[in-house]
Amino acid sequence: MRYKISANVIKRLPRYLRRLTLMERQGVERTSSGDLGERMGLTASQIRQDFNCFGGFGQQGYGYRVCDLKNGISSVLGLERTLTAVVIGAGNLGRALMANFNFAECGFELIAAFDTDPRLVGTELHGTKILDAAALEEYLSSHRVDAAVLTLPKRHAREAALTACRWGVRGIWNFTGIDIDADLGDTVVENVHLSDSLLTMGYYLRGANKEDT
Amino acid sequence: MRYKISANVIKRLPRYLRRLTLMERQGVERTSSGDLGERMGLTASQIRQDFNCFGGFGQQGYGYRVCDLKNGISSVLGLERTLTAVVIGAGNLGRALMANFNFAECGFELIAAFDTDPRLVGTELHGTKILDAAALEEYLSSHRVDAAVLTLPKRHAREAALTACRWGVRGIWNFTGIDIDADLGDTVVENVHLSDSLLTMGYYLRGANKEDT
DNA sequence: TAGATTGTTAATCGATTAACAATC
DNA sequence: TAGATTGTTAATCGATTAACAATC
Repeated sequence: MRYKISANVIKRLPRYLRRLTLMERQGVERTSSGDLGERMGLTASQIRQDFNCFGGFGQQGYGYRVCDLKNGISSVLGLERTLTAVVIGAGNLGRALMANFNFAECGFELIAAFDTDPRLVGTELHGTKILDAAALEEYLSSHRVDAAVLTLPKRHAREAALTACRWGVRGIWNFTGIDIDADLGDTVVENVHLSDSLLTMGYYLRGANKEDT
Repeated sequence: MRYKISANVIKRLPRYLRRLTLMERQGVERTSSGDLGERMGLTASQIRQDFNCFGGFGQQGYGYRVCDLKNGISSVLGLERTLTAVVIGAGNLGRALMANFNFAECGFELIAAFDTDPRLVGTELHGTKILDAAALEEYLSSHRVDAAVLTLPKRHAREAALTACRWGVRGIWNFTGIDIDADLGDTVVENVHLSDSLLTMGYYLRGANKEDT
């Protein structure tokens, strides 16, 4: 992290990783900025610029070994170090993430989930225990938790974020739909606003239809 | 849609809408680019530039009426016209969306869901019937469906997208984690890559920790 | 009217693209 | 060596910010 890398570049890294994983699975061993650019709809220039933020993963005259490039990007994203996460709110969405989302692939280990519903407390889903939300603070005080996944009702979101933050949680993956812009210090908040995504799609959809008429 | 509005601007619109809805609820009737900028962490200039892509919603010397501004942005996003959507894949994630996500607020009506699981077929969730996936094409041929929500397993994603597209669905809200870059013509694809979001957060998290040591 | 704040034009900044020398 | 393709510097393009005249 010599210079500050622009957020645009960072946001492209997961996409590179995804594409390279796919290529590796397809048996592609070697690529070039031109080839990769064509596959991903980016210019060769941009790809080389992006990679060179991290020192470059290629070889002049040859290109990039898919495997090395993938490892390089994984390493930039820090995937060799696993962080811990807990789910706060084991409703439909929380359980959907517990059951379907591959935390490990993103460098996280899901170590617990919390909910207030007595029917859920004590059960286990996909290897993760659901604990009583009342025991959250005690849990946070006795375990190192790097990130909290907020999948609880909106109205409790702020409070949960502050609590987590107070007990040393440094990352908040926020699915509640509200913007958490409280004074969380240097805690990293990643807001997942599904409605933004659908609204944006709607804009283009309606625009496209308009042109038809 | 005189000139092409940049995607950056469009992506900010839902956030404006969200904030204005909040302000309205808090009883704020009037705002200015300066005030709104402070609340949202944007410059007053950018806010005025953004709004003026659509002709401006304000009044010199006064500012903006929260209600008018909100309506203006709603209208730009086309929220007065409701589009129809179906969920394809009623697993955890599909059901989480059916139960918790406010489609109406985004200008969509969820008119059906599809799944292959016989235990689910015929049931109803939050007012939406879950139908047999085998009947999907027939349904699409006899109903106007504007958008398909893909919440089925990765391996069926491409096929489902192509089917939907073939029957006139113009928008794909894709939760499957693969990139749908097939030849879908002018169909709008909105990929929701949750892993991108978590990977990005992980990058900053690990970076932040590094600085500590 | 005077003050405020927009709408809009001009200046700056950053990100993307193009070009090319280095080198495998 | 000759060909290819990177790493990197320079040029271009677009987005953000600043400035200011218009006007409520």
